Amino acid sequence: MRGNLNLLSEMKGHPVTAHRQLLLHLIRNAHDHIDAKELYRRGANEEESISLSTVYRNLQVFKKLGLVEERRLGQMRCYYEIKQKPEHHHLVCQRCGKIVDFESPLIRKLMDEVQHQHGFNVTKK
Amino acid sequence: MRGNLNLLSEMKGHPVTAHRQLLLHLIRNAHDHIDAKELYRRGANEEESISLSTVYRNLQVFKKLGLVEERRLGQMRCYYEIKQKPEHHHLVCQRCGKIVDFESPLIRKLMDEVQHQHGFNVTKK
DNA sequence: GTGAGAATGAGAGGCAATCTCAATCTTCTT
DNA sequence: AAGAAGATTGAGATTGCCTCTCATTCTCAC
Repeated sequence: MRGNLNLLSEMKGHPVTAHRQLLLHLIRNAHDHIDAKELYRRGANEEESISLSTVYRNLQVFKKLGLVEERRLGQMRCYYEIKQKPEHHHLVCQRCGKIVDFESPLIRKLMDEVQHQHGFNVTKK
Repeated sequence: MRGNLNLLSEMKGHPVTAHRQLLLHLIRNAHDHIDAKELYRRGANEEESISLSTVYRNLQVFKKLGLVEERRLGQMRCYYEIKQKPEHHHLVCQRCGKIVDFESPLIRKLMDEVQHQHGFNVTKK
């Protein structure tokens, strides 16, 4: 069972459907990043069938609720991961597509610097 | 006239066609970044007509030859700019799409750090 | 349980970018 | 300067990722 007691409060008023539970379960149990197509593939393996529209729609909802982080890695595709504490970034191999996480205090420093100098509020990348 | 005497050597064996001259001229005279569609639009205003295929194909060629830099800014689209000396990066406004260039020695520092720690050769972003 | 309002599936649609292939152009060789 | 080999081009089809539409189904406050 993948019932999640906190989910109702996390969904902040949005109905808690079986599909949403399944999707969030799949994202949480994907240890690395996962894209929409793969999520759809894995969802189709479960008892409930699921449509690609539902996958995309709910990724947007999760994103808006701050449950999930969207990353545009590689060429076109977006990858999704659970929003977790440690701020980190990604290295993407141009040849094999391998994705490696990394973190560095320099990122924070750079963001602060840039925000001050240009009046932007940096939210991505 | 936009004839460029160096172009032949810059093209390193690839035929120098009127379209390539036109495209490179347009990119060089676009002061900021420019995307394929806009390049196509501007190309259509010149004496020669030009197809979207040609724009995309030649952007790939220019990129490979190191004449032009490809940047994925904003959501989907790629933007192109002449490869020029000062290394810089971009801020993209999520609301209005405005693009601001910036530079910082911290970027270099970060790249060095990351390359050392993970054995990657950082080429983008 | 009922009803208002939200989510879902299937397929159409949108958009950036790539591919196909016959016709045309560049450049190298005489 | 002409010919030939090989690359480029245009137009439209195609792919890939993602969003939209709308009739049907589900969720949850009452």
